[in-house]
Amino acid sequence: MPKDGAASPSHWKAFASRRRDPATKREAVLQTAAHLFLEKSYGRTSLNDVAERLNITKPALYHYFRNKEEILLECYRLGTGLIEEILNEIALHCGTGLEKVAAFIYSYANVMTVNFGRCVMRLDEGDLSSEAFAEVRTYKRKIDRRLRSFIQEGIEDGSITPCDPKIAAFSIAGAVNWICIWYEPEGELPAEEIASQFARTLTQGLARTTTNGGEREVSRQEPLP
Amino acid sequence: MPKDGAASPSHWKAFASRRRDPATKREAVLQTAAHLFLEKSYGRTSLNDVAERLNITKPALYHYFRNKEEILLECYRLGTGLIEEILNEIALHCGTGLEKVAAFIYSYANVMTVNFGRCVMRLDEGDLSSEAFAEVRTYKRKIDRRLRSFIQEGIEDGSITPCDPKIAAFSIAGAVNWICIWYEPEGELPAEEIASQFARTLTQGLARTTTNGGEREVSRQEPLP
Amino acid sequence: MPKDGAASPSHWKAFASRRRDPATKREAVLQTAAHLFLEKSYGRTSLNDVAERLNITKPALYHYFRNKEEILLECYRLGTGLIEEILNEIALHCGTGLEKVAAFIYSYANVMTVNFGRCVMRLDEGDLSSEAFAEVRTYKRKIDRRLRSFIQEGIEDGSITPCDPKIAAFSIAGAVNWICIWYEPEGELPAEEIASQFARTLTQGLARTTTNGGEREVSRQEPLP
Amino acid sequence: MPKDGAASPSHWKAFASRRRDPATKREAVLQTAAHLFLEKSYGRTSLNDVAERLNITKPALYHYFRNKEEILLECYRLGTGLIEEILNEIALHCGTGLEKVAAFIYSYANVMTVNFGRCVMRLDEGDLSSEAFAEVRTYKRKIDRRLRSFIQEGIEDGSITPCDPKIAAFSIAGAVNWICIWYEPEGELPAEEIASQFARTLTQGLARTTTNGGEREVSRQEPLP
DNA sequence: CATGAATGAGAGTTCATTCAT
DNA sequence: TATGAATGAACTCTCATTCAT
Repeated sequence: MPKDGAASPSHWKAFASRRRDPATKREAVLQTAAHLFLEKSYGRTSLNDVAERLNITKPALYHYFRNKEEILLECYRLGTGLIEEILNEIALHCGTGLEKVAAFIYSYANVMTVNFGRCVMRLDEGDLSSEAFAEVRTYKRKIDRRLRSFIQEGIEDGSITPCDPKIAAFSIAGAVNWICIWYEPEGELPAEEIASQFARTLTQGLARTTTNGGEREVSRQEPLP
Repeated sequence: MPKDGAASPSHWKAFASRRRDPATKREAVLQTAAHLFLEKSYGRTSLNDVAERLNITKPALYHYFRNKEEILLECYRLGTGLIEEILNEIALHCGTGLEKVAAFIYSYANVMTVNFGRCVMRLDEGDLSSEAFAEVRTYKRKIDRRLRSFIQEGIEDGSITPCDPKIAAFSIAGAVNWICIWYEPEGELPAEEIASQFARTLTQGLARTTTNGGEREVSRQEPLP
Repeated sequence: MPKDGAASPSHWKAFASRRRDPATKREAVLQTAAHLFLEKSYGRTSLNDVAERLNITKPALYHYFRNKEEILLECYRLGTGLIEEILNEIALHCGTGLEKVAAFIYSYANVMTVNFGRCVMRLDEGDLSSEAFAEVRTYKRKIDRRLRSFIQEGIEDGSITPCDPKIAAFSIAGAVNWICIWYEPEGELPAEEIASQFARTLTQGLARTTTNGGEREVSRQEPLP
Repeated sequence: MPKDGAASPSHWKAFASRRRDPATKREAVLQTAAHLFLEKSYGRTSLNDVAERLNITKPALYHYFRNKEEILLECYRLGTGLIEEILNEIALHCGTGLEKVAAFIYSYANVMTVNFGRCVMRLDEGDLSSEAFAEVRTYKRKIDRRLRSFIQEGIEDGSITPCDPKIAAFSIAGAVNWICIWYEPEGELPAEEIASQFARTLTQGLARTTTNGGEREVSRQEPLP
């Protein structure tokens, strides 16, 4: 999981020299923007704010992005990219539905502690143009569908207590998404601690318990190697 | 649970006659504002938008509120008021910790489907002045503390599996809070259906299973009288 | 022919009192804008320039117009309105085609000395949105068609020498349109003097005719090898 | 009459090779600029637009011109150069005043169909610095004076009907200048067709003359009461 | 009471122009 | 020589807020 720069206010260094990898600069802009968007919201973040932090001037940003919204959209895209990765990984996982759900929660929770990941769920979609809005929505629907299919799988393979997959998915996704609201990169709770606890807490609600000689036994899984 | 006007675009009627309870008018403003804030976000909702929908003029709003932010703050207060009520009710509940948690989820989820309730968790606190911000934060912390105490209670009375109450509370609160994001007043899922399913899904993760002659038995509760 | 305010820099008086006929103010804005557009071109005229001259602030203009372009478009419309009037008058005229053409030149030339009239032909259509552009173009085509029809009439009734009506119309319209370029409201040439001389020159031509045994004979020349 | 590149979007070829006559490149810039200025106006043409079309970068333009305005001024100069030529040719012409006027119209109309020529009359002088403005104005005045002198000559030698040479010149010049507005290089009307028809129409007038006992009698009309 | 009018501050965006390589 | 990068100034437009009626 890439660490991003909540802690490093030094993205402006990317602009220290005139000749420098433009891709690096572009990314520095995005890191800074994402940081500010999360801190103050997109609407209250002016391009001046972004530029100031990078020690450049406002119009310089237009070398890397066509307009403010493109910056926003790129944040979304980087974030959804991270989620895409974990979804693909999990799909390859062999395991019960419940295991997949747990793996999903674990990985997804981790993404929700990374700035770009947080952007996806925290920023206001209403700030996107209708086109970009559609793109993002499509993506989110995809995530939702995947989660539901994992749950469905689990119900079918008996690892998950029968329930309405739609509402169950809302419940799980909500719990994990909300991380992006309260998580503080500098806070005391380590991301992986959160992730593994969430995976456990949320799946145990789904798990069908099997009695095994008086001992409670829930189909347990370690969400990650 | 009071129904509010997602479906009734008729708040302007409160302003139809000159002689009318000013308190009614004030509330009509709030209903409309809350509706728009949820629809377009606070930042993108201009006072003109609010006034227009009420068939009054912009400066008229200043008779009822000192400024835009006060409208926002009042929305928060009405919302937290709703939550306050349910918290008090639950506190009076006699029952295990788990039962209280389930009751909390059920009631709280219902609030999250009501405009003012949604405002509390959906709107951006960054739009509040630092003073109002503090007020709201204090309130939110209070909610969180209550939920944690219910969980703690449950752990102590044996109705809840031992866990970190902080993270468990985040998980539950997140799942329920997120309702305010995806819930559509006109949608097909009825609020109470959501509420009860959430209560079940989320608590079963916490519930300690007791074996009772080979039959799985989770301490079940009906969240509502 | 209405006189407009090239000479009267006092349109700001319309804004002297807060309560005043909004229509008057709107017109004052247009007069001032038209004046500046002709003086400095639309592009180089900032809304500040307009506002300053009216002793108001820039955003005040937005009470009367949605945006800068609407101001421009209104100038066009007032101008085309003036032309419309004269076209209708002439159509009612009984007379030969030649007489109609002459009447057209006379009246049209007069319009070209009035600010709003000048706007129609002097300002750059490229500054209009494509919609407004279409509107204006439609209008201009209409004028052109009328003039051609007058010429055609004249050819048919024998009052005009057979020629290509299209090119003849271009020639006449050009001569008259160009007035909007060089005419100075404060200059020494009175508008009506220009108008009547144009009507004569363009209909009769420069050439002095010499009679040669009943055959019309104009001193002909081949303009260039 | 030099043909210029309305039809040939290939001026960038001049920049294809590094080693190439700088003068050629300079001219390529001017051709392209003139084309764009006519198409979109000077104000709406950015140096980027020019550079892009030439497949070079914006700062490269500064090797050939000190600033944007110099490009504009050069367009004017090339255009006035074309006019200068024809004026000189005509001055050498032996012939009556009327013949000179006709020759002027013919040649001048042709220039008005060439990009640089069109620039002279179509572009907005207000975009020039006051110095350049003065230069161009001086030039235009010269053209006007010449035309007037031709007319005066004609009046004196009897080839032209007595009239106010000033207004007559305005009338003729206007008609011809306006060509630069409506002429389309790709259009169906060939430049020389326009030129010769203009020469005839403007010198002879529209009115069909009727001979009446040796006295010239044109169907006279008073254009408007 | 209520309103139309007006304002000041600030936003995003564009562009000619100049560095620095 | 030629260029990518950067800037500063300017402009349009929006909006919460306050007069003045």
